[in-house]
Amino acid sequence: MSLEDDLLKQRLERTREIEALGFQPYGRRFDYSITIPEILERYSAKTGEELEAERVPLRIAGRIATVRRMGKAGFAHLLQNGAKVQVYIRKDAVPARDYQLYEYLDLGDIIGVEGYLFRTRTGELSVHAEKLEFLSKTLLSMPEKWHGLEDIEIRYRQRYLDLISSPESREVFVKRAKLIGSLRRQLEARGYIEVETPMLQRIYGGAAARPFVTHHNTLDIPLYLRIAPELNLKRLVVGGLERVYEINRNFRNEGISFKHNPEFTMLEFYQAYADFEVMMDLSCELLKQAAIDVTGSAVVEYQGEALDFGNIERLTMQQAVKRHAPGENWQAAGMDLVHLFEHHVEEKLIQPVIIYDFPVEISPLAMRKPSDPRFTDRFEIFAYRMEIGNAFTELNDPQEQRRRFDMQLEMREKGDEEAHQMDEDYIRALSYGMPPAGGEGIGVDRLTMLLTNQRSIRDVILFPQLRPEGEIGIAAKLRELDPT
RNA sequence: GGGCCGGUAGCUCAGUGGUAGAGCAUCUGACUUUUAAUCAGGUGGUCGUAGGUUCGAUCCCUACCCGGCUCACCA
Repeated sequence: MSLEDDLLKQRLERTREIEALGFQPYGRRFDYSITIPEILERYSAKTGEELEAERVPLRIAGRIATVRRMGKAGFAHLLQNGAKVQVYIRKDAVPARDYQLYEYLDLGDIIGVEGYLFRTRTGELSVHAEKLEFLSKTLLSMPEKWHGLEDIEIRYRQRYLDLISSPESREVFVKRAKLIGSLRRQLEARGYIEVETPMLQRIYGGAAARPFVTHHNTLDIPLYLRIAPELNLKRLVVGGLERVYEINRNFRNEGISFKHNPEFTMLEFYQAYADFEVMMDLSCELLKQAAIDVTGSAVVEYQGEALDFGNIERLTMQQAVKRHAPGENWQAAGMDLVHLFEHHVEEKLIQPVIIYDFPVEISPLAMRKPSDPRFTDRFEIFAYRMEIGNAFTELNDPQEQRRRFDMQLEMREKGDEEAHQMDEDYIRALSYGMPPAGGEGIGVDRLTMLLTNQRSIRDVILFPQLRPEGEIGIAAKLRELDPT
């Protein structure tokens, strides 16, 4: 028998022993009086004498992170919401049954403790236990306490272990939630309303990408997972929802890399009667405030660089080529300019920067520049070589939109799988008249990377897409050890 | 998909063409304020998988699987 099987067997056995003591091996409800982070917040400054005088009673719950047993007394650290507090259990201070329970505990078990606060001889704020409650059993071993979980693959596949053993990882996802909260708050404050549009679409559009295909049984039709919500959001602008936004998943059936996950979170927002310059100003405000809300500063440390989200420069694509690709023909247009930009400029864009005036060839949904029809009123935001935002003055002329779709269809016939499909329903919507509007998309995962100093998009997505892991086998082991 | 690096005990990692190692965890014993608790003793391994070379392979070779980085594609 392997060690792991042996441990599993031991712990199942121990579960029964705990039950025999009169505890429920899997408890139900435990009303704690304070959380562990709150304990640290409120009592860290108190001296041992003050605590002794007050004798603060409390009930806490958490997962056992460490145990130190010394015969007739011992210590444990309880972990709750990323914070730990020490518990002191002595044989003559708790019921005999509870002390026996303490001796049965394994690292990773979840318990409740009733007691009072004190400081140990070495000064550590601790809970002097008077009563223990058993709440949940771990059957498998926790990651090693000193090094934590180092195996990147396990961190992604079993994120719960990562969250338990790595406070830094937990913090990334707390910050991600703060970022999304910040974006919502800022948009709401400007009169935007949040909407949800279909993920399952008959025609995919709003971006250049290959889709995932699925099938609806009752309707017996193929459906695509959306590659962008863009066209639906603009239908809503036609309908008079003048300021709308959506924060949700897009799906693109393409490569996976440190900055690409097949499903990713996009913020898209549309504002009627605005144009791309209004969106530029808005972007700068949103990004600056988001950086402050998440990190406390508009200047953010990323991979050794200080990225300043409070001061975003604006360059046309041609100006960017002129600056970063000297010797190249910066006055180029069309695909030539795009290639110059992609091959020479993008890699040099470290500081957050707005690049505007994109060639019409790659901008089928953006309005042309009145002064130069080779270009569109479109910009993208770059930071640390990554595109994090994309915005433009929305094309609202149905005739022109039809021509753009026709242009995309030609590209598709020449083999461009990512060229836009014809979306007649969208053209019909535009034919009812869409107010002029500015629209923008911001990649929430990438922005999270930048604001949390993470190198890989997998580190800011709780369950990144991985290849299947193969046989796990725990069900068979449990089946074999099931006494019933 | 191409290139490079990695996969050894539950975890973190050493290591060698000739009987597979450490620390933590686990088990037994001692210990009523410890701090990676300590001390003594024990258990635990298809060395990623499958072939090949060899008297002998965890080690060398080939293919494959999984992961990371990178290039291509993309946001």
